[in-house]
Amino acid sequence: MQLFAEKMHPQNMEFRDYIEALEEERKKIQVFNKELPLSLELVTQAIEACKQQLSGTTTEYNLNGQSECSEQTSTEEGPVFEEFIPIKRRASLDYDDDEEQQHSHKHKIPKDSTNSDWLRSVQLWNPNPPSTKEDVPRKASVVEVKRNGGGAFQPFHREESNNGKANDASNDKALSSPQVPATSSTGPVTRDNVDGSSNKEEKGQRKQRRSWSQELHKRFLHALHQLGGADSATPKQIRELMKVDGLTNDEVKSHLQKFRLHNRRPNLMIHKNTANSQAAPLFLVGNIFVQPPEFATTIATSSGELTTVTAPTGIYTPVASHPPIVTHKPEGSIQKPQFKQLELSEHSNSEGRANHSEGAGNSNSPASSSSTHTTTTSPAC
DNA sequence: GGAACAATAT
DNA sequence: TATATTGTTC
Repeated sequence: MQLFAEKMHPQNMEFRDYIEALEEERKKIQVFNKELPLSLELVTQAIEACKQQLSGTTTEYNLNGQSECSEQTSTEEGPVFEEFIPIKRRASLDYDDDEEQQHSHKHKIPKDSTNSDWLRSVQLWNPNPPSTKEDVPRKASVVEVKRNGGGAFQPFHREESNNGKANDASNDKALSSPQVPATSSTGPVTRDNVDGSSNKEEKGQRKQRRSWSQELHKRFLHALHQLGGADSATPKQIRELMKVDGLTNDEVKSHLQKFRLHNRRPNLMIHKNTANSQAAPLFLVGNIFVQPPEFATTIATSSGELTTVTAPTGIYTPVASHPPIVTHKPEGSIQKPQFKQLELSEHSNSEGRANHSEGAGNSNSPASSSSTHTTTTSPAC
Protein backbone atom coordinates (compact mmCIF):
# COMPACT_ATOMS: atom_id res chain seq x y z
CA MET A 1 0.00 0.00 0.00
CA GLN A 2 2.50 2.46 0.97
CA LEU A 3 4.40 1.71 -2.05
CA PHE A 4 1.40 2.58 -3.90
CA ALA A 5 1.09 5.86 -2.33
CA GLU A 6 4.66 6.63 -2.90
CA LYS A 7 4.50 5.78 -6.44
CA MET A 8 1.41 7.63 -6.94
CA HIS A 9 2.70 10.90 -5.85
CA PRO A 10 5.48 11.26 -8.16
CA GLN A 11 3.39 10.09 -10.94
CA ASN A 12 0.69 12.44 -10.18
CA MET A 13 3.19 15.14 -10.22
CA GLU A 14 4.35 14.13 -13.57
CA PHE A 15 0.86 13.81 -14.63
CA ARG A 16 0.09 17.31 -13.62
CA ASP A 17 3.08 18.57 -15.31
CA TYR A 18 2.10 16.70 -18.27
CA ILE A 19 -1.34 18.12 -18.18
CA GLU A 20 0.08 21.53 -17.91
CA ALA A 21 2.24 20.85 -20.84
CA LEU A 22 -0.75 19.67 -22.72
CA GLU A 23 -2.64 22.75 -21.88
CA GLU A 24 0.12 24.89 -23.09
CA GLU A 25 0.26 22.85 -26.14
CA ARG A 26 -3.36 23.35 -26.62
CA LYS A 27 -2.98 27.04 -26.33
CA LYS A 28 -0.44 26.99 -29.00
CA ILE A 29 -2.51 24.84 -31.19
CA GLN A 30 -5.57 26.91 -30.68
CA VAL A 31 -4.04 29.51 -32.81
CA PHE A 32 -4.10 27.05 -35.58
CA ASN A 33 -7.44 25.75 -34.74
CA LYS A 34 -8.58 25.97 -38.28
CA GLU A 35 -5.65 24.22 -39.61
CA LEU A 36 -5.20 21.72 -36.89
CA PRO A 37 -8.61 21.05 -35.54
CA LEU A 38 -7.92 17.46 -34.94
CA SER A 39 -4.77 18.13 -33.12
CA LEU A 40 -6.53 20.53 -30.90
CA GLU A 41 -9.20 18.04 -30.29
CA LEU A 42 -6.77 15.34 -29.50
CA VAL A 43 -4.91 17.45 -27.09
CA THR A 44 -8.10 18.49 -25.44
CA GLN A 45 -9.20 14.95 -25.10
CA ALA A 46 -5.91 13.98 -23.72
CA ILE A 47 -6.10 16.69 -21.15
CA GLU A 48 -9.51 15.66 -20.11
CA ALA A 49 -8.54 12.09 -19.92
CA CYS A 50 -5.58 12.93 -17.84
CA LYS A 51 -7.58 15.01 -15.55
CA GLN A 52 -10.13 12.33 -15.11
CA GLN A 53 -7.58 9.79 -14.42
CA LEU A 54 -5.70 12.03 -12.20
CA SER A 55 -8.77 12.72 -10.14
CA GLY A 56 -10.67 9.50 -10.06
CA THR A 57 -9.33 6.76 -12.05
CA THR A 58 -5.85 7.83 -11.62
CA THR A 59 -4.95 5.06 -9.38
CA GLU A 60 -5.84 2.42 -11.76
CA TYR A 61 -4.66 4.23 -14.71
CA ASN A 62 -1.40 5.07 -13.34
CA LEU A 63 -0.93 1.68 -12.14
CA ASN A 64 -1.58 0.41 -15.48
CA GLY A 65 0.62 2.87 -17.01
CA GLN A 66 3.54 2.05 -14.91
CA SER A 67 3.09 -1.22 -13.42
CA GLU A 68 2.53 -4.14 -15.55
CA CYS A 69 -0.98 -4.72 -14.53
CA SER A 70 -2.99 -3.63 -17.41
CA GLU A 71 -5.89 -5.89 -17.50
CA GLN A 72 -8.80 -4.31 -15.85
CA THR A 73 -8.30 -0.83 -16.81
CA SER A 74 -7.43 -1.86 -20.22
CA THR A 75 -11.01 -2.02 -21.16
CA GLU A 76 -11.94 1.52 -20.59
CA GLU A 77 -8.74 3.17 -20.39
CA GLY A 78 -7.10 1.06 -22.92
CA PRO A 79 -8.17 3.18 -25.76
CA VAL A 80 -7.49 6.34 -24.03
CA PHE A 81 -4.25 5.04 -23.01
CA GLU A 82 -3.20 4.54 -26.50
CA GLU A 83 -4.04 7.95 -27.52
CA PHE A 84 -2.53 9.22 -24.50
CA ILE A 85 0.70 7.53 -24.79
CA PRO A 86 1.68 8.68 -28.10
CA ILE A 87 0.90 12.16 -27.23
CA LYS A 88 2.62 11.90 -24.02
CA ARG A 89 5.65 10.74 -25.60
CA ARG A 90 5.83 13.47 -27.95
CA ALA A 91 5.13 15.90 -25.29
CA SER A 92 7.95 14.49 -23.37
CA LEU A 93 10.41 13.39 -25.87
CA ASP A 94 12.32 11.67 -23.22
CA TYR A 95 10.45 8.54 -23.62
CA ASP A 96 11.15 8.11 -27.17
CA ASP A 97 14.12 5.99 -26.70
CA ASP A 98 12.99 2.86 -25.15
CA GLU A 99 9.68 1.60 -24.33
CA GLU A 100 8.76 1.97 -27.79
CA GLN A 101 8.87 -1.63 -28.14
CA GLN A 102 5.32 -1.75 -27.07
CA HIS A 103 3.87 1.08 -28.93
CA SER A 104 6.74 1.23 -31.13
CA HIS A 105 4.56 0.79 -34.07
CA LYS A 106 2.63 3.91 -33.98
CA HIS A 107 5.16 5.97 -32.46
CA LYS A 108 8.10 4.71 -34.20
CA ILE A 109 6.82 4.73 -37.60
CA PRO A 110 6.15 8.35 -37.84
CA LYS A 111 9.25 9.19 -36.11
CA ASP A 112 11.49 7.16 -38.24
CA SER A 113 9.86 8.19 -41.35
CA THR A 114 10.34 11.74 -40.49
CA ASN A 115 13.88 11.23 -39.65
CA SER A 116 14.63 9.43 -42.75
CA ASP A 117 13.07 12.10 -44.80
CA TRP A 118 14.90 14.56 -42.91
CA LEU A 119 18.17 13.02 -43.42
CA ARG A 120 17.47 12.57 -46.97
CA SER A 121 16.45 16.04 -47.53
CA VAL A 122 19.19 17.39 -45.50
CA GLN A 123 21.87 15.16 -46.62
CA LEU A 124 22.89 15.02 -49.87
CA TRP A 125 21.56 13.51 -51.84
CA ASN A 126 19.36 14.16 -53.34
CA PRO A 127 18.46 11.41 -53.69
CA ASN A 128 17.03 14.19 -54.14
CA PRO A 129 18.53 14.24 -57.13
CA PRO A 130 16.07 12.09 -58.31
CA SER A 131 12.95 13.93 -58.33
CA THR A 132 13.38 16.22 -55.54
CA LYS A 133 12.81 19.09 -57.65
CA GLU A 134 11.16 20.86 -54.90
CA ASP A 135 14.11 20.93 -52.75
CA VAL A 136 16.62 21.21 -55.35
CA PRO A 137 15.43 24.02 -57.40
CA ARG A 138 14.33 26.29 -54.72
CA LYS A 139 16.77 25.62 -52.08
CA ALA A 140 19.21 24.71 -54.56
CA SER A 141 21.37 27.64 -54.03
CA VAL A 142 21.61 27.13 -50.39
CA VAL A 143 21.80 23.47 -50.51
CA GLU A 144 24.40 23.66 -53.04
CA VAL A 145 26.53 25.72 -50.88
CA LYS A 146 26.29 23.29 -48.12
CA ARG A 147 26.97 20.46 -50.31
CA ASN A 148 29.78 22.10 -51.98
CA GLY A 149 31.24 22.91 -48.75
CA GLY A 150 31.38 19.31 -48.05
CA GLY A 151 31.59 17.60 -51.19
CA ALA A 152 30.11 19.38 -53.55
CA PHE A 153 27.81 17.74 -55.50
CA GLN A 154 25.39 15.63 -54.86
CA PRO A 155 26.70 12.83 -54.84
CA PHE A 156 25.62 11.12 -57.50
CA HIS A 157 23.64 8.26 -57.08
CA ARG A 158 25.93 5.99 -55.56
CA GLU A 159 23.57 4.65 -53.22
CA GLU A 160 23.58 1.02 -53.62
CA SER A 161 26.91 0.07 -54.76
CA ASN A 162 29.00 1.87 -52.35
CA ASN A 163 31.42 -0.83 -52.15
CA GLY A 164 32.99 -0.63 -55.43
CA LYS A 165 32.76 2.98 -55.50
CA ALA A 166 33.72 3.90 -52.12
CA ASN A 167 36.56 5.40 -53.88
CA ASP A 168 34.32 7.40 -55.97
CA ALA A 169 32.80 8.94 -53.01
CA SER A 170 36.08 10.20 -51.96
CA ASN A 171 36.76 10.99 -55.44
CA ASP A 172 33.68 12.88 -55.76
CA LYS A 173 34.58 14.97 -52.93
CA ALA A 174 37.82 15.71 -54.40
CA LEU A 175 36.14 16.45 -57.56
CA SER A 176 33.59 18.39 -55.95
CA SER A 177 36.06 20.62 -54.40
CA PRO A 178 37.23 21.99 -57.58
CA GLN A 179 38.10 25.19 -56.02
CA VAL A 180 40.79 23.57 -54.14
CA PRO A 181 41.65 21.16 -56.73
CA ALA A 182 45.28 21.28 -56.15
CA THR A 183 44.99 20.38 -52.56
CA SER A 184 43.15 17.21 -52.64
CA SER A 185 43.52 16.47 -56.21
CA THR A 186 47.17 17.03 -56.51
CA GLY A 187 48.17 13.54 -56.09
CA PRO A 188 45.02 12.13 -57.20
CA VAL A 189 45.77 10.31 -60.19
CA THR A 190 47.14 7.53 -58.21
CA ARG A 191 45.43 4.29 -58.27
CA ASP A 192 41.94 5.47 -58.20
CA ASN A 193 41.80 5.62 -61.83
CA VAL A 194 43.02 2.19 -62.12
CA ASP A 195 40.65 1.10 -59.51
CA GLY A 196 37.81 2.29 -61.49
CA SER A 197 38.61 -0.14 -64.18
CA SER A 198 39.35 -2.93 -61.83
CA ASN A 199 36.19 -2.38 -59.94
CA LYS A 200 34.20 -2.69 -63.02
CA GLU A 201 35.43 -6.11 -63.60
CA GLU A 202 35.03 -7.09 -60.06
CA LYS A 203 31.43 -6.49 -60.00
CA GLY A 204 29.05 -7.43 -62.59
CA GLN A 205 27.01 -4.56 -61.45
CA ARG A 206 27.18 -1.31 -63.13
CA LYS A 207 29.22 1.33 -61.74
CA GLN A 208 27.31 4.11 -60.26
CA ARG A 209 26.85 6.96 -62.45
CA ARG A 210 29.30 9.64 -62.14
CA SER A 211 27.73 12.96 -62.34
CA TRP A 212 29.71 15.54 -64.12
CA SER A 213 29.22 18.55 -62.07
CA GLN A 214 29.95 21.87 -63.48
CA GLU A 215 33.11 21.96 -61.65
CA LEU A 216 34.12 18.72 -63.04
CA HIS A 217 33.13 19.72 -66.45
CA LYS A 218 34.92 22.92 -65.97
CA ARG A 219 38.04 21.07 -65.32
CA PHE A 220 37.33 18.93 -68.20
CA LEU A 221 37.07 21.91 -70.46
CA HIS A 222 40.11 23.39 -68.98
CA ALA A 223 42.08 20.29 -69.65
CA LEU A 224 40.63 20.12 -73.07
CA HIS A 225 41.68 23.60 -73.73
CA GLN A 226 45.16 22.92 -72.60
CA LEU A 227 45.39 19.92 -74.79
CA GLY A 228 44.34 21.82 -77.77
CA GLY A 229 40.80 20.76 -78.15
CA ALA A 230 38.58 17.81 -77.96
CA ASP A 231 39.93 16.22 -81.03
CA SER A 232 43.51 16.34 -80.12
CA ALA A 233 43.05 15.60 -76.49
CA THR A 234 43.00 12.08 -75.29
CA PRO A 235 41.06 10.84 -72.33
CA LYS A 236 44.13 9.93 -70.49
CA GLN A 237 45.68 13.31 -70.95
CA ILE A 238 42.53 14.98 -69.98
CA ARG A 239 42.21 12.93 -66.93
CA GLU A 240 45.68 13.76 -65.85
CA LEU A 241 45.18 17.40 -66.33
CA MET A 242 41.97 17.33 -64.49
CA LYS A 243 43.67 15.93 -61.52
CA VAL A 244 40.59 14.45 -60.13
CA ASP A 245 40.70 11.60 -57.80
CA GLY A 246 38.90 8.55 -58.82
CA LEU A 247 38.22 9.80 -62.24
CA THR A 248 38.76 7.06 -64.72
CA ASN A 249 39.82 7.16 -68.26
CA ASP A 250 36.62 5.60 -69.26
CA GLU A 251 34.68 8.25 -67.59
CA VAL A 252 36.65 10.92 -69.23
CA LYS A 253 36.43 9.18 -72.48
CA SER A 254 32.73 8.86 -72.23
CA HIS A 255 32.37 12.43 -71.30
CA LEU A 256 34.56 13.44 -74.12
CA GLN A 257 32.51 11.40 -76.46
CA LYS A 258 29.33 13.03 -75.46
CA PHE A 259 30.96 16.35 -75.49
CA ARG A 260 32.04 15.87 -79.03
CA LEU A 261 28.73 14.63 -80.10
CA HIS A 262 26.94 17.53 -78.67
CA ASN A 263 29.31 20.03 -79.99
CA ARG A 264 29.47 18.61 -83.37
CA ARG A 265 25.97 18.86 -84.37
CA PRO A 266 25.50 22.44 -83.75
CA ASN A 267 28.94 23.31 -84.51
CA LEU A 268 29.04 21.62 -87.71
CA MET A 269 26.82 24.10 -89.09
CA ILE A 270 28.87 26.82 -87.83
CA HIS A 271 31.91 25.19 -88.87
CA LYS A 272 31.27 25.11 -92.40
CA ASN A 273 30.18 28.55 -92.32
CA THR A 274 33.24 29.71 -90.69
CA ALA A 275 35.95 28.87 -92.97
CA ASN A 276 38.23 30.03 -90.31
CA SER A 277 38.26 27.67 -87.53
CA GLN A 278 39.72 30.19 -85.26
CA ALA A 279 36.81 31.94 -83.91
CA ALA A 280 34.36 29.35 -84.76
CA PRO A 281 35.47 26.98 -82.20
CA LEU A 282 35.45 29.38 -79.46
CA PHE A 283 32.02 30.38 -79.83
CA LEU A 284 30.61 27.34 -81.20
CA VAL A 285 27.70 27.37 -79.08
CA GLY A 286 28.25 30.70 -77.79
CA ASN A 287 28.56 32.19 -81.10
CA ILE A 288 25.09 31.30 -81.73
CA PHE A 289 24.18 34.07 -79.58
CA VAL A 290 27.14 36.14 -79.64
CA GLN A 291 28.48 35.54 -82.94
CA PRO A 292 27.70 37.59 -85.79
CA PRO A 293 24.61 37.19 -87.68
CA GLU A 294 26.35 35.11 -90.17
CA PHE A 295 26.36 32.15 -88.00
CA ALA A 296 23.16 32.97 -86.53
CA THR A 297 21.48 33.14 -89.82
CA THR A 298 22.95 29.98 -90.98
CA ILE A 299 22.21 28.36 -87.80
CA ALA A 300 18.81 29.64 -87.53
CA THR A 301 17.91 28.72 -91.00
CA SER A 302 19.56 25.46 -91.15
CA SER A 303 18.75 24.49 -87.71
CA GLY A 304 16.26 25.87 -85.52
CA GLU A 305 17.44 22.82 -83.87
CA LEU A 306 20.65 24.16 -82.86
CA THR A 307 19.21 26.67 -80.71
CA THR A 308 16.89 24.27 -79.20
CA VAL A 309 19.20 21.42 -79.06
CA THR A 310 22.16 23.08 -77.69
CA ALA A 311 20.53 24.96 -75.02
CA PRO A 312 18.82 22.14 -73.37
CA THR A 313 21.60 19.88 -72.81
CA GLY A 314 23.24 20.58 -69.63
CA ILE A 315 26.80 19.83 -69.37
CA TYR A 316 27.94 19.31 -72.75
CA THR A 317 26.46 22.43 -73.85
CA PRO A 318 28.17 24.07 -71.17
CA VAL A 319 29.12 26.43 -73.47
CA ALA A 320 25.83 26.66 -74.69
CA SER A 321 24.64 29.73 -73.53
CA HIS A 322 21.18 30.22 -73.92
CA PRO A 323 20.64 31.97 -70.91
CA PRO A 324 17.56 33.70 -71.82
CA ILE A 325 15.95 31.05 -73.73
CA VAL A 326 16.96 28.48 -71.39
CA THR A 327 15.33 30.17 -68.61
CA HIS A 328 12.04 28.69 -69.44
CA LYS A 329 12.59 25.13 -70.32
CA PRO A 330 16.10 25.02 -69.51
CA GLU A 331 15.67 24.54 -65.98
CA GLY A 332 14.07 21.32 -66.58
CA SER A 333 16.45 20.27 -69.14
CA ILE A 334 19.45 21.57 -67.47
CA GLN A 335 18.47 20.44 -64.15
CA LYS A 336 18.18 16.97 -65.17
CA PRO A 337 21.69 16.53 -65.51
CA GLN A 338 23.17 15.89 -62.35
CA PHE A 339 24.11 19.29 -62.34
CA LYS A 340 21.69 20.38 -60.05
CA GLN A 341 24.22 22.69 -58.98
CA LEU A 342 23.78 24.43 -62.12
CA GLU A 343 20.21 24.57 -61.67
CA LEU A 344 20.52 25.14 -58.12
CA SER A 345 21.20 28.62 -58.44
CA GLU A 346 21.12 30.88 -61.22
CA HIS A 347 24.68 30.29 -60.75
CA SER A 348 24.06 27.67 -63.12
CA ASN A 349 24.14 30.40 -65.57
CA SER A 350 27.08 31.91 -64.03
CA GLU A 351 28.61 28.58 -63.81
CA GLY A 352 27.62 27.69 -67.20
CA ARG A 353 29.05 30.85 -68.23
CA ALA A 354 32.00 30.28 -66.18
CA ASN A 355 32.38 27.31 -68.22
CA HIS A 356 31.78 29.45 -71.04
CA SER A 357 34.39 31.76 -70.13
CA GLU A 358 36.70 28.99 -69.72
CA GLY A 359 34.97 26.96 -72.17
CA ALA A 360 34.98 29.80 -74.48
CA GLY A 361 38.58 30.32 -74.05
CA ASN A 362 38.96 26.72 -74.01
CA SER A 363 36.09 25.85 -76.03
CA ASN A 364 37.53 27.36 -78.98
CA SER A 365 40.12 24.81 -79.10
CA PRO A 366 37.99 21.85 -78.54
CA ALA A 367 35.15 22.89 -80.56
CA SER A 368 37.22 24.08 -83.34
CA SER A 369 39.31 21.08 -83.46
CA SER A 370 36.50 18.73 -83.17
CA SER A 371 34.44 20.54 -85.57
CA THR A 372 37.16 20.70 -88.07
CA HIS A 373 37.48 17.04 -88.26
CA THR A 374 33.96 16.18 -88.04
CA THR A 375 32.60 18.82 -90.18
CA THR A 376 32.81 16.90 -93.31
CA THR A 377 31.12 13.91 -91.95
CA SER A 378 28.36 15.56 -90.19
CA PRO A 379 25.00 14.52 -91.43
CA ALA A 380 23.50 17.81 -90.71
CA CYS A 381 25.32 19.21 -93.56
C1' DG B 1 37.11 6.09 -80.67
C1' DG B 2 32.63 4.74 -81.29
C1' DA B 3 28.30 2.34 -80.56
C1' DA B 4 25.15 -0.18 -77.75
C1' DC B 5 23.13 -0.63 -73.52
C1' DA B 6 21.32 1.07 -69.23
C1' DA B 7 19.71 4.40 -65.93
C1' DT B 8 17.43 8.48 -64.87
C1' DA B 9 14.68 12.63 -65.52
C1' DT B 10 11.03 15.11 -67.75
C1' DT C 1 4.21 5.95 -70.68
C1' DA C 2 7.30 7.69 -74.08
C1' DT C 3 11.11 10.36 -75.02
C1' DA C 4 15.49 12.62 -74.13
C1' DT C 5 19.71 13.02 -71.88
C1' DT C 6 23.53 11.20 -69.58
C1' DG C 7 26.65 7.73 -68.14
C1' DT C 8 28.63 2.93 -68.40
C1' DT C 9 30.20 -0.99 -70.71
C1' DC C 10 31.72 -3.47 -74.67
